Amino acid sequence: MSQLQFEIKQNKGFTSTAEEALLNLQRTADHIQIAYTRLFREHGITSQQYNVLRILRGAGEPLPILEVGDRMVTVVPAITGLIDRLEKQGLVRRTRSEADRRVVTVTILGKGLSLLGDLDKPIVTLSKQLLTHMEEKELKKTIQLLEKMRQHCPSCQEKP
Amino acid sequence: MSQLQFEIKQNKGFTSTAEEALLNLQRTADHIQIAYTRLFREHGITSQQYNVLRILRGAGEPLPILEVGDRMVTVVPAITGLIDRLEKQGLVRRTRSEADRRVVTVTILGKGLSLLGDLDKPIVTLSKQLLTHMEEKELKKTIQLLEKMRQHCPSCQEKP
DNA sequence: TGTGGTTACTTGACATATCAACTAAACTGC
DNA sequence: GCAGTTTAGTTGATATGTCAAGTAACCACA
Repeated sequence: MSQLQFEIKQNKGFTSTAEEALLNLQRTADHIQIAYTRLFREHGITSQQYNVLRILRGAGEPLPILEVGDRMVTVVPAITGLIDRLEKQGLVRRTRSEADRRVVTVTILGKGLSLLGDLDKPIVTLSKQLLTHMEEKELKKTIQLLEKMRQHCPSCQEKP
Repeated sequence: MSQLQFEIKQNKGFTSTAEEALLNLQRTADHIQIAYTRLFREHGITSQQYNVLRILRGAGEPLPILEVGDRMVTVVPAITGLIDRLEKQGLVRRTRSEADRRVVTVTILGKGLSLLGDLDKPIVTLSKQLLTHMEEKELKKTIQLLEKMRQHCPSCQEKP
């Protein structure tokens, strides 16, 4: 019996399908997250650190710290510490902007890029492995439903 | 443009549908989590503290600390601190078991139960509100797909 | 030009997650 | 009945999340 089924039984059922869907979502995300966390740990970084590096590589240019924060679910003060640790590992570099001295830009360094390179294949492998038992059509349906789910989310108010 | 669509564009597309599905899952779960976190904070507890309280209420009896841990995604050492804080707030009580003095059981107290009671309606309201735009049929489909997703998850090896 | 508001971070306090290592109690085998 | 193992839980170090408050630089306007 799965953990979730166990809880359902224990809680004498959900009060609504909505609640069941949300709990399921949370559980699934947690389990998937665990798998990725393990992979990243083997390479000496955490999921969040990976996210930052990937955003920087994707951008193709140094980004201001707040820009990085905007592209993550993470709150601003957390970014500061995240960048601190990446810097300490020699994966990125902080630079005070000349044009606006309030702005601090972050540049991904060679060591960071090569770490990401090492992870590219394992990431794809893991993603596929986690979902080998799902058909392409099911995955597309899932994506569509998840996107719809996010539509009315109060914490998803887009910035102007 | 949503944050996710932005990233897709930035990353020049996903390498696979699997990866896209997993990233979507993570994002959606994060956003939903934020909504719940806000609600819980208004009542002075965190999501994890709520989970513990709910497990205790669901069980209907005091549970050993490891039992609580088993029913959460949380790792054992984290439970210790979690219970510490709940105890400090007077919501639960620790008791050393007589039968086996290694075991520490946790009992939910009146204050904990009444806090949960206060949250019951708001929780249902929020769950429904987050998903008002989804049809019952879509929610059921989502649940089914998420359950299937978890089936081959390496971190979901059931305990014997 | 100088004063007040905004912006971009940073810092500090605290909750939580992780792993590794530790303690204490119970069990197991000889 | 004692040594070795297992089990239950705690502790400590580090990473990250939260909010509130602080700092430094820029901007707008009298």
